[in-house]
Formats: sequence, C-alpha cells, structure tokens
Amino acid sequence: MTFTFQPEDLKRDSSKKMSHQHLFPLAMEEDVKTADTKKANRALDHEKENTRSICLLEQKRKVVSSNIDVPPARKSSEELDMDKVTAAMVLTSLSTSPLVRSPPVRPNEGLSGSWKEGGGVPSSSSSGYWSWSAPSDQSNPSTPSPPLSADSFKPFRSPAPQPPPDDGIDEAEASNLLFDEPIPRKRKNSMKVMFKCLWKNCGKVLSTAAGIQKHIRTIHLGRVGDSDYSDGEEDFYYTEIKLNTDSVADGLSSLAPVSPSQSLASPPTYPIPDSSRTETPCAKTETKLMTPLSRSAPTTLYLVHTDHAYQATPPVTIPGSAKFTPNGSSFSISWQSPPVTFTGIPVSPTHNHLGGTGEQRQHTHTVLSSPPRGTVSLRKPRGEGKKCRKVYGMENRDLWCTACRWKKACQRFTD
DNA sequence: GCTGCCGGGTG
DNA sequence: CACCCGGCAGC
Repeated sequence: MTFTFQPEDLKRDSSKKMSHQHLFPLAMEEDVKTADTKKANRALDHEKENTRSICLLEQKRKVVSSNIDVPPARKSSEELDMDKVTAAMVLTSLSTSPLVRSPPVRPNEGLSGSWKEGGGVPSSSSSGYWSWSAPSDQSNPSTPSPPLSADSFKPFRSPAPQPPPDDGIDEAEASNLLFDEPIPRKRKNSMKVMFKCLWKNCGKVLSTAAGIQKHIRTIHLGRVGDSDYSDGEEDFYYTEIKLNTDSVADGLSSLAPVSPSQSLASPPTYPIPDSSRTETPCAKTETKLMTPLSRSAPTTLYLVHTDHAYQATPPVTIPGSAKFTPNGSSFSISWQSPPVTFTGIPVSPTHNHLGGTGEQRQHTHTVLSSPPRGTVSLRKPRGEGKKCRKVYGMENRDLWCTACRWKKACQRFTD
C-alpha cells in the first residue's frame, strides 16, 4: 500500500517538507523528478505521466475530430492541460507556439505512443482513443493520475479562504472542483487546470495562468502597476495543478497502488471516507487550520495508522509511559492490548487521549479492540462462588481446602 | 481494597 | 510434592 508513507508523514516534519519539495520541482521541472528513486515519487510520476498522456489523447481527439488546425487561442488552454512539465516556465510564450502540435517533438508523445501500443491499437491514434474513451467517459479518464498531487495541493487550500484579494470567483470555482464532486457537468471532462500559488502561506488557486501571475506579481512580488509586464519570476511561485472532479478517486487510487488502468474501472463508487482521508495530510502538513472536513479526516487516517501501530505496540511506547511524547502520532499506538502477557508496567489507557478529539479516541478504541488478540486470557475467569477464605475467614484458615490455603484455585467450592 | 489464583520459590 | 507467597487482575 502506498500510504505506508503516511506514518512517516505524521511523524516527521522533515518528511513533510520533503514531500512538498518533491512537489515543487515536479511542477517546475520534470528532470529533477526523474532522478528520484523513492517509490512514492515513482508512483507519482507514473500517475502524472498517465494523466498527461490522457490529456494528450484528449487533445488528439479534438484534433482528429476536427481534422484541422485548432485555433491557437483554444489550443493554448489545452496545451496547459497536457504539458504540465513546462507549464510554469513556458506558459506565456508557449501558448501560441505551433511546435507543440507536432507529435514527434513532444516529450509526452513517447508515453502516449507506448500506451497505444499497449492497447493494441497501433494503427490509428483516433481508433485507439475511442475504444478506450467509452469506459473512461463514465469513470473519468484521469482517475489514476492526480491522487498525490491533488492531495498535496489541498493543504494549500485551507488557508485560501482567507481574504481573497481578487478572483473570488475563481476561488469558489476551485472549491467546487475540490469538494463538490457530484457536479454532473464536470463528469465528462473532469480535468481542470488550475494554477496554485506556491508562495508561503498563500496557496491561492486561480484558474488562469495570467491570473496567478498577476496575483504573484502584485501580492507577493510587490510589483506595483498592474501592467502585464513579467520578468518570468512569477513562474517560480506558482504551479499548475490538474484538478479532477472525481477527487475522491484520488484517495482511493492512492490507497490501492494498482496499475492506473485497473483503477479506471470503478471510480464512481468510492466511499466518502476516502475523500476525507485525502484531506488529512493537508491539515497536518500546512497550516494547523482545520476545516470541518479536514477535521474528520484524521480519524480515518489514524485508523490506518493504528493498524501499523498496533503491531508495533508491545516493544514500543507502553512501558515507557514516562517517555511518552505528545507527538500525536504515537498516541494510538500505546493502547494496550489486555490479553498480552505483558510484564511491563501497566499503563492506563487513558493516556491515549493525547490524540485530541474524542471522536478520534473512539475510533482508535473500536479498531484496536476489534481485532481480538490471539492470546486468550491466561487467567481463567474468576470464580463466582464463595471460596474457603470467604466462607471461613482468615481466622479459620485451617478449615480451608488445601488449594485455598496454598492460594491456588479453590477445590472445595468449585464453580 | 478485597479476593481469587497464577506463577514461582523453597525445602 | 507439599507448602508458601508475591503479585496480578476482577470485582
């Protein structure tokens, strides 16, 4: 499961930063990304590339259907859709470039090509596309792609509701995309490109590159005069993000690191908890600001987390209750499983409240208690009836049965 | 805190 | 094995 990285995420601040750092270059430069060996990143890459290929196909379809050149203006937006890699850098200048249309030149072409081969439709790209597009239409073509990126971008969104200097509309639109998945109109082409400000503590999301550039220029770079003059510096402060209306799917696909093609099958039926789960890292990583949504998220996350923790429990925190750190990540772990023959210091489970909300605690509780520990209680349930000691009292100890005298299980008044 | 009794020590 | 007891855990 891919979310093995999450525990880390919870534990280490540094790892949080890392993930963001990965993201940043991701938007800026693909090369950097490829050098990465981390599994998670690879997965990310894969998914992202997949998205791109899909987008490319999308464009292709349009080209094919019209069989003529697409007007530059229209193409520019589509271009952004697919060329995530160069988006930030080339965005402004690239928009009208005819170069992009020639398939062989495009860096992504290789991907889409291989994909086509895999599909067994090498003959014409259009046919290949269509055979595939039918199911995708239902499920949403981009299902596999953005889980990670989308996830990690969400955190930025939390602070967004702050005073929106401009583009209030875009803001609303963005949240629509993120949270109102059931919007039917988005079903068909659920990919939407947004531009996210990467400026610290900003995270503004706008729908147009120009908009975000302007935002960065004016708000962050302090460029007065709203002239559209740009030295390109803004490019470094925003990134392009693909928003998938079915953001829910993202959560799931990240849960099950299957091949993207597989996950294409059944996006619509994703359970709600997953969507909230994707939300989790945000609240944790970025600001501590908790939206109602994100607040519910940790619950689920901790569920997962707990699972791992559970196995690690015995050796870890319990005996060292003194050393218990209010880290938040380990609180659920420390829940002691009663049946275990634990010679360590008994620890009251109450300290597990550390996590925070009662809701979380409840969850942890249920989860942990549910998987019955294989060990049955070594002690047999206490005898109900009165025993020698009780009957005769300490003063008549000689009347006790031997077992009772020996502090063994009473033999006289057996249950 | 009382009580039952397990686990282990001693002779 | 008989006897004893420390200490855990249910009540």
